[in-house]
Amino acid sequence: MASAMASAMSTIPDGEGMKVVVGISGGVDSAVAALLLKRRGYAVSGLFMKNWEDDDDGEYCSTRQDLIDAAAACDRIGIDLDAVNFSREYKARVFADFLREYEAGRTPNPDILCNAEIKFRCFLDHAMNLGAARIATGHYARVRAWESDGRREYQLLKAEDGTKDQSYFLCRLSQAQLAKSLFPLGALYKREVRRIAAEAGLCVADKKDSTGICFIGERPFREFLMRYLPARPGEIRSLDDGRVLGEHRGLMYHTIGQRKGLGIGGIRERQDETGEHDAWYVAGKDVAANVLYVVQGRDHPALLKERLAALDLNWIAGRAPRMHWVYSARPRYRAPDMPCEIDALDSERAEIVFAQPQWALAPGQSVVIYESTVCLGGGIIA
RNA sequence: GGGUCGUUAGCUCAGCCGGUAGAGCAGCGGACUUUUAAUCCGUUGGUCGUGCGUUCGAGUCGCACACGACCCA
Repeated sequence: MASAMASAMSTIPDGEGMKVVVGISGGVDSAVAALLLKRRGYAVSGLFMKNWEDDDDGEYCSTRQDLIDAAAACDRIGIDLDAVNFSREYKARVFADFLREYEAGRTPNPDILCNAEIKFRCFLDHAMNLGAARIATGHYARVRAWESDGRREYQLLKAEDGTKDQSYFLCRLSQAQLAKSLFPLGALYKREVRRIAAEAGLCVADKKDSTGICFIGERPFREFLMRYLPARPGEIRSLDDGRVLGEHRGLMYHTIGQRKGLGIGGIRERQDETGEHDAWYVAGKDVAANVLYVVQGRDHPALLKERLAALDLNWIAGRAPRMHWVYSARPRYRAPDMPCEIDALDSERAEIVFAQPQWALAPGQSVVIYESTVCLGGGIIA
C-alpha cells in the first residue's frame, strides 16, 4: 500500500536536513515515526528513555527487551540510538504526584503528567541541548501551525485514526512544547503503521502494543500500589441505605464506576423482575471515614452526573476557551467526547456542563475539551 | 409447648407431575487499552442440612433429628 505511505509522507513537512530527535520506545509506533522522518529528509537520531528502575529484575520489567528492539529498529532504519535516564525526574515530577493523588482518594492519570513533564520537557530539553531543532514521538495526534495576528500559533489536533487518538494524553502541553514537536503518525491508521513497519523490515512490526503506565508497564495494580502506599481496610457501604455490605482492602484500590474487586455477591433485597442480581459499582469514597460507597446496577442515578468542576487547568493556546460555547469533552481516555459547555470559568477552575449526564466521572482523571478536532486543553476533575 | 415456612455453588436464589442440578452476582482467565476503570468473551466451584425409609431410581415423596425465620400460646 504505497498510497498510505505517500499520504503519510505528504503530511510531514519537508525535513531539509533539520535535526530531529525521536523518542524511541522499542515499539512499532516510534520506530515508524523515525522511519518516516528519515525518508522525509530529516536528520534523525533516536533516543531511548529509561525512566523507571524500581524493579529492574522483576517479572514485569520489559525494558531490556524494549531497548534491544529499539536498537534493532534503529539499526534497520539507519539512525543512531542513544539512551537517557530520567528516573529521578520521573519520580519527583510524576510518580510523587501519582502517589499523592491516590492517597487523597483520587484516580490520577500519570501518563498525562509524564508527557508534560518528562517526554515534552526533560526529553525535549535534552534534545535541544543535543542541537536538535525538533523532537518527535509515535503519538497518534497532529499539530497544526497557523498565523494569528501575525503570530504563529500551534494547535493540537486529534489523530486521523479516531480509535488510536492520543491527543487526550497530550492535553497538558503548551505552545512552546508543541512548537518543537512532530507527530509523524497523526495521519495514519494503526494498520498502516504496521504495514509500513513490515515493508521496511522492522522487527517490531508485529510487536504487541504496550499498555500500562508509561515506563512502568502493565502489572497487577493492587500489588504495585501496595508497595508504595499503606493499605487501610475499611467498610463498604450501600450509598442508598448505609448498610455495610463488605470490607475493602484500601480506598486507593477503587475508582468511581469500578465493579471488579468489591466481592459483593447477592443481596436479598435487591433483585430485578427476573429475580436476577445486578452488579455493584463504586459510587463514592469518604476518605476521612475510610468508607467506600457502592450502588447496585450500572444505571444507578448516583453514577450519572451532567456537571463537573475541573481544576489545575491547562489551555494549549495559552488562553482560556469561551464560556457557553459548543465544545465537547472527554472525561476519560477513549471515551467519546461529549457535547458540553463551560458554565463558569476563571484561572483555576472551570465548570463544565454536559448535554447528557456522564457515567462515573472520576476525580483525578483529566477532562479534555475539544472544539471539533482541536484539543483545547483541560483540567483535572475535582 | 404447638404450628407454618425455610435449609441447593463464596453470596442471593430457581429447580413443573421423582430419572444423578441451573441463573445472576462474586471469583478466575482472555480480548480491548500507553492511566485507573468500564465493556466484551470465556470459565472454576455443589456427595442439593443430617439420618433412615419408599422406589429400578429422590434435590424432588415419607418419617425423625438439627439449625434458622415467623406465628400462636
